[in-house]
Amino acid sequence: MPELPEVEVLVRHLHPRLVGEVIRSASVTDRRMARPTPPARLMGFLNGARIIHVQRRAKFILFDLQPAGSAVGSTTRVISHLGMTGRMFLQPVDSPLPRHTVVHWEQGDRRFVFTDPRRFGRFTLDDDSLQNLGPEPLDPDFMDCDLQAILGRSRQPVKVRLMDPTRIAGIGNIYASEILFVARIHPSTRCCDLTQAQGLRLRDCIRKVLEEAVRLGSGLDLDFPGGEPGTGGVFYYGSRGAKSDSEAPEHFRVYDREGEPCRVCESRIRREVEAARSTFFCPRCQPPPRNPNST
DNA sequence: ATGGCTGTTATCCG
DNA sequence: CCGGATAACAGCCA
Repeated sequence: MPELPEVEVLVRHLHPRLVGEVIRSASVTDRRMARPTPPARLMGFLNGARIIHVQRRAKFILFDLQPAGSAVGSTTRVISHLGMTGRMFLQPVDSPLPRHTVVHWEQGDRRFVFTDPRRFGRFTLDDDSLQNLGPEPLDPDFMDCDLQAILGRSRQPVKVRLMDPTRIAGIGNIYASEILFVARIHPSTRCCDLTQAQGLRLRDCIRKVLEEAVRLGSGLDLDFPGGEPGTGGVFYYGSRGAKSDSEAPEHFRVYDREGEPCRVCESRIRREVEAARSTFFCPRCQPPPRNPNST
C-alpha cells in the first residue's frame, strides 16, 4: 500500500545505497512494467550505467542514470512506480531471486530487486505520467497554495478529488480518509461547498498527516536480514500486511476501522464507498455538510 | 474452498 | 472536458 509517505521513506532508504553504484547484469523480466519501452532497450541503458540520483515525485520513484560511456552530466531517467504491491530492496547476490521479481540488477556486492506480484507498477523510460502532476504536499511552497482553487468548484466529493494526482500529488485511498478526519471534514462534501476555513484547514492537515507518516516510517529498519521483506524489518507500515504491532508503528485514525471507536469521541467509525473506493470517517467528528441553501 | 475485497492509475465510455 | 466505471493482476481473508 505505498502512498506518498511509504515511497518517501523508501527513497530515503535507497538513495545512499544506490547513488554512485554501477549497474551490472540488469534484467527487466516483464514487458508490461516497462511499457512502452522495450525491455531490451531498458536493459541496454541500465547495464554499465552509474546511478546519479534517486528521488520521489508524487508516488513515482525516479532513477537518474549516467549510461555507460556517456559524458558526465548527461543522464537518462528511469521512471518507476510501485503500483499497489510493488517493493524494492537490496539483498545479498547469493540469495534466491524472490518470486514476482520484475526488475533486478547487481551493484557492488548486492542485488537490487523490484518485486510486484500484481504487476500494477511501472519501470520505464516513458515519462508521460510525470507531465500532469499537481503540487507536492511536502514542498515548502505547498503551504502557500490556495487549496480551494486547486480543488476547484466541482460537485465531486472532496475525498475523490484529494486522490486525483493532477490536483495534488501523492494522496491515495488511505491518507485521503486520514487527512479528512484530522481536518474534520466529511468525505462526501462537494468541493464547491468547502468553506474558506475548511480549505485552509485541509491544506494544513494534508501536510501535517503526510509529514507525520514520513516521520513514523523513518524509524523503521528497511535492511532485511534475509534479504526479503517480512523476514526482518518492514516496508509497508499500514495496518494490512503487518504481521504484528511492532511491524505497524502507524495506527490509523479511521482507515480500515469500520465499527471501531473514534479515537477522539468514541463514536463508531463508518465506512462508505466513494467512486468505488472504501472511505472511512467518524460521523460525529466529521459531520455531513449543512445544505448551503438552508441558511 | 470460493468469492469478495485490496494499495494505483490509465483508459474507456456517456 | 468531466466524471464514473472498468481493467490490469495476485494474494489474502472470511
